[in-house]
Amino acid sequence: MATMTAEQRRAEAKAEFDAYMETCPTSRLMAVLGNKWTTTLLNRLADHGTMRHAELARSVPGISAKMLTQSLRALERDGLVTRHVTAAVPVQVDYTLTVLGETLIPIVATVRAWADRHMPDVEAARGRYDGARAGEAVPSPRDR
Amino acid sequence: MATMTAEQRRAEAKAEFDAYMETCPTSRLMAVLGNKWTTTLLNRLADHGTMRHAELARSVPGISAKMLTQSLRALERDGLVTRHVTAAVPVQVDYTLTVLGETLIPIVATVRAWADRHMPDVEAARGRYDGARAGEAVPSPRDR
DNA sequence: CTGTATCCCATACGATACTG
DNA sequence: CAGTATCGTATGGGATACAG
Repeated sequence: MATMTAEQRRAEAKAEFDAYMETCPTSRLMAVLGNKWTTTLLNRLADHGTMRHAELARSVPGISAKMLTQSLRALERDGLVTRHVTAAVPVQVDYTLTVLGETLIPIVATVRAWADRHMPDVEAARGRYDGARAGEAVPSPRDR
Repeated sequence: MATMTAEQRRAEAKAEFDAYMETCPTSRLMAVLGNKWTTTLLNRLADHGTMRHAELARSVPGISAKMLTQSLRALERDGLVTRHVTAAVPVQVDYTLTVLGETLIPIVATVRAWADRHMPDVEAARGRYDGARAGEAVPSPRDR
């Protein structure tokens, strides 16, 4: 059908892209860690060990119930956390890092260390870039 | 006005979120690295040193001209790469990592090392999870 | 060669409301 | 308590065409 053309085009493009991305584990990992709450959740679990749903919710300000569940599901699917249900009057669900998940913690810690040290520089660069583009003087104190 | 309510709600929510995210450099960094082409471009520049626009385009299969420019602009804004224009008959634009950008390379390398070693495990976990949910028996490590 | 402008789709994220 | 369902918006990302 003629209506297939556009969709087909997109399918091809996606296939082409995936063919490349398939060979790039780094990108695939970043797609996981790049999600808004992933690193935060991993860090909380690393710090507190096993945690309940509500406990995590309290521990991570701003996260919605939906995103909490969704993010944890994704991590479970990726084999990074386990989900344990305890049948009780109020159901109790515990989340824990898997051994695989634990191996990821030092990596996140490394990233965190760089972020703590250098993100201010990045923010400053953004300010300079945006300020300069906004027509404001402030050309460039120190770049490169 | 009544029409402000929804928009105002969202503004508050965003403010609340930003207030938290502002305190979390790691999340902000991940938002950068999580973009589809960021790590790939950083790696290419780290490997080849200064590169031209077209050179990068050839070096990164599947990237569109738009995303190449857009990604590089973002990196420039963040102070991670410099953009140097050489006025000539066909304009020539070179991109290079800044010193700040170079400090990020070891971090990316660390991430890459984990990804190379453990992403297959993640993929396997996904296969198991999806296979089990699909109603197919095959709860075992070998499906297909 | 390098970059911009449009258009459009897919998805991430959030608010709200509702089940076991 | 934990989770699902539905809805809505914002943004990332790609195709195409055009311009300096």
